[in-house]
Amino acid sequence: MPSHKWRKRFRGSGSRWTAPREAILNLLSKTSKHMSAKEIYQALLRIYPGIGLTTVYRTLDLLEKMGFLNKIPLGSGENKYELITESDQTHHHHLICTQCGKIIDYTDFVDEELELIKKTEKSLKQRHRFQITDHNIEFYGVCEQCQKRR
Amino acid sequence: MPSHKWRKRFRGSGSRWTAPREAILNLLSKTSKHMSAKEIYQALLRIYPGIGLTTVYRTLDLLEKMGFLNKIPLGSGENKYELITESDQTHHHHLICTQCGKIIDYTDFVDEELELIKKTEKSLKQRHRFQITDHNIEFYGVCEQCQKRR
DNA sequence: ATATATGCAAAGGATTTGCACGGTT
DNA sequence: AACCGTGCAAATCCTTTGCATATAT
Repeated sequence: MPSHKWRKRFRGSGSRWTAPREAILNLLSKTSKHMSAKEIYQALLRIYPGIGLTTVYRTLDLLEKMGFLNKIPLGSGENKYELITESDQTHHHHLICTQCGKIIDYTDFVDEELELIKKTEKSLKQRHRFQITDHNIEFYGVCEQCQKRR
Repeated sequence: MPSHKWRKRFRGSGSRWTAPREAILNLLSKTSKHMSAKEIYQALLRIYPGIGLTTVYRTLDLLEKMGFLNKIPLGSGENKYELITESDQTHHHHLICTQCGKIIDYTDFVDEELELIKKTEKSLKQRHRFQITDHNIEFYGVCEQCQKRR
């Protein structure tokens, strides 16, 4: 939670430890939700008046490049972001509601999934000569609340 | 290939069988590539001068809702589309190059994947009370050509 | 002191919408 | 005839860029 951890990783990276960056990291580490740039911006306005949406975008880009964040493209052209926590041995996949856009992480059964993924990555590398760097596994559906709303 | 198949599925759907729709379906069934709306529009201009980009978007939306197409969101805010062929027992997943945006379908090893997916869907439904409708499995990496370009 | 970050306003790119006209049923 | 589809232009939405100022190192 305290920002010392992040701060350290900024040292020597060429990038500077600034107030907006700290604010964004703190916010994301508190919410544990997936937020869009605009949502982050609006939430931040309360605790950090005067912050610019531009800064939010630039910070998110930076944090993604530094490996602190994952960017999740929704079909709508909007992106959501999630923090990669240090304890993120708990790799997870996504469950996305097509009605309200809510994203749920799940970690159940990922062991089985991960095993298969490793296998798949290896053979994709051989067959298609791709240098695999990452993967994205998502399930789409309608969440409980949206089901009730019908 | 011939459009009779599509045409049939339009009957009684409330939607009409028109020239632009036929052109788009024909194009997509020929290319077998994943194309963006703009790419489709530009390719179509040659054989169908006067077609509007708006129509392409609206047709793609319609075709997606009718279940003919899959929409694949790239991280960039751009979407690509792929036809779902009748013989699409050959369900496939994606291999996406992060350098050039190229998308490769693969069908190898999907049997194993599908088995796991079924299992996963079932338990996600139970645990999170999601009504699962679809999934998306993608691997990211650098394709052979882009590796050489470095 | 010097390079990097910030905020604003403007630009950009993809997609959507309003509206009058044209084509299918 | 009635309704749906089309094309154009304008509008939206999310994101990026240019530039002068402020800030971190």
